[in-house]
Amino acid sequence: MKEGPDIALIGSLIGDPARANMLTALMGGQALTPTELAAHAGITLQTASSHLAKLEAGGLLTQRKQGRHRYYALAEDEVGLMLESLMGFAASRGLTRHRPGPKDPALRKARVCYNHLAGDYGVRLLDSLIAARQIEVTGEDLALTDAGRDRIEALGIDYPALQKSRRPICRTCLDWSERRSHLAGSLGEALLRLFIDKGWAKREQNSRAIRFTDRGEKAFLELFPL
Amino acid sequence: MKEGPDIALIGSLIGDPARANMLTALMGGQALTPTELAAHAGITLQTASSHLAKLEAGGLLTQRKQGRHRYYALAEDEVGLMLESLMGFAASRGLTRHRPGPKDPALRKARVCYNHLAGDYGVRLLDSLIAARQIEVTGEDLALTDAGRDRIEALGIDYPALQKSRRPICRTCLDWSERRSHLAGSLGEALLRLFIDKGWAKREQNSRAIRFTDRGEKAFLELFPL
DNA sequence: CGGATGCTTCGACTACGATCGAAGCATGAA
DNA sequence: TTCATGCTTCGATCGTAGTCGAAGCATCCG
Repeated sequence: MKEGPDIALIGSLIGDPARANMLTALMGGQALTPTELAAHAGITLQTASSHLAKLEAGGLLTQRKQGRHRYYALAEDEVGLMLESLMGFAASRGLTRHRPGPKDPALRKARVCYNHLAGDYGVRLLDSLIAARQIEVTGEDLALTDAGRDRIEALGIDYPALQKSRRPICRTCLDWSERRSHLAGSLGEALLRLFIDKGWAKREQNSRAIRFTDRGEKAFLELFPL
Repeated sequence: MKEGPDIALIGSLIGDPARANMLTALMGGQALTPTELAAHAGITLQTASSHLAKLEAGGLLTQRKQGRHRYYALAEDEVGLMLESLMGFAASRGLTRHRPGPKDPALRKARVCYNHLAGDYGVRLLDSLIAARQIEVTGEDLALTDAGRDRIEALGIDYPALQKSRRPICRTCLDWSERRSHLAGSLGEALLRLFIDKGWAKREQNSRAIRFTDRGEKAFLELFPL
């Protein structure tokens, strides 16, 4: 009857509080088991299982069996982008579930957005790469320049491997705290993994916050000046 | 309990089919009355009234009383951006409510996105302005250059008036058909109005499609080359 | 002042979906 | 094999939210 895509289905999937909690938890980027997700949402395992089946059918999640565990994760980058967009609007309406606590500043400084770095540091990363002409901007699209390729290979990132994947290498993602873009895509993912592998930064348990070590923070700020 | 903004409330507002239909209708950019919106959603006036109250309370809509009519419209640009993001994902999942009909190509070519031009022509507009260095890109942010200001004033747009509004003048909006950015913000709105005022383009009734006249199409393509 | 139109509020009905206990499957460990 | 763990399926219950008819306000017109 009406034109355009069916947003009601997606909306209703996100609209249930239990499911929204699970999706928020998965924005942390790690794949989680039904048991863990049930705890996040505050429901029993049976209920969680039913929700997860719906989210998977709706294309928001994928699952991977591993032994007797089942790991659920966001299906694609685009799901993360969409959720951040919703969060941005909800935050602008002042619709936060918790009173801003001590963790809030840490979240604004650096957090994980599905699989890449977000927050103040995430925005700085992209801005710095653009300023150094290692990433080029055309409208919404980002492209790695030749200089950019040399740069990330020097950092120890396997560029051919990035190219192989079907996903875009560079991609913008709107930040709900900064209201600016940060770097997503397979490069964004690879860079975050690099920071963690080098011991510069750590994920906090049960939170999206990323904590930089003193050494890591210094190295990051030097490598990506404004 | 959980960190981050509350997306469930927003999701549940969008999640009801009747409300989703009304929001989709309002993406056409025109303010509509409860009676019209009820027709779009296929429900009675009483039900529509209740839905509209909820959408307004949730910050998605604003209303303006005018005589004995009440006009509802999307509350801010950001609502439109968020909805387009949802539509983009829904479309990528193949979740379209209608089988792609004859109107579909027209929608992809040029349509209104809340209050600005979207589709192929919308993307071309932004690309052309960027190529002519009349708009500058930094990350997600767009800025009008001096050359750009001269250009739009030459077109007959009142630049000081744009400046006065609190909204950003330039802004990107992700296009669900093109998967690229087009120009939103008060300038995007002013340009669409300009095209319509000049008689170059017309909104189609009960649709988001924009139909360019032959003369208007020629003028548009000349003014904004790739 | 009626009378008509546009919309909201109230109340009652209904249906759908979230929830959980219990039982059923699968996988891995002993 | 037997037991334990992790998860799904089934079935029943319960709330809540969408729906509409009827009545109540507000605004405009003649």
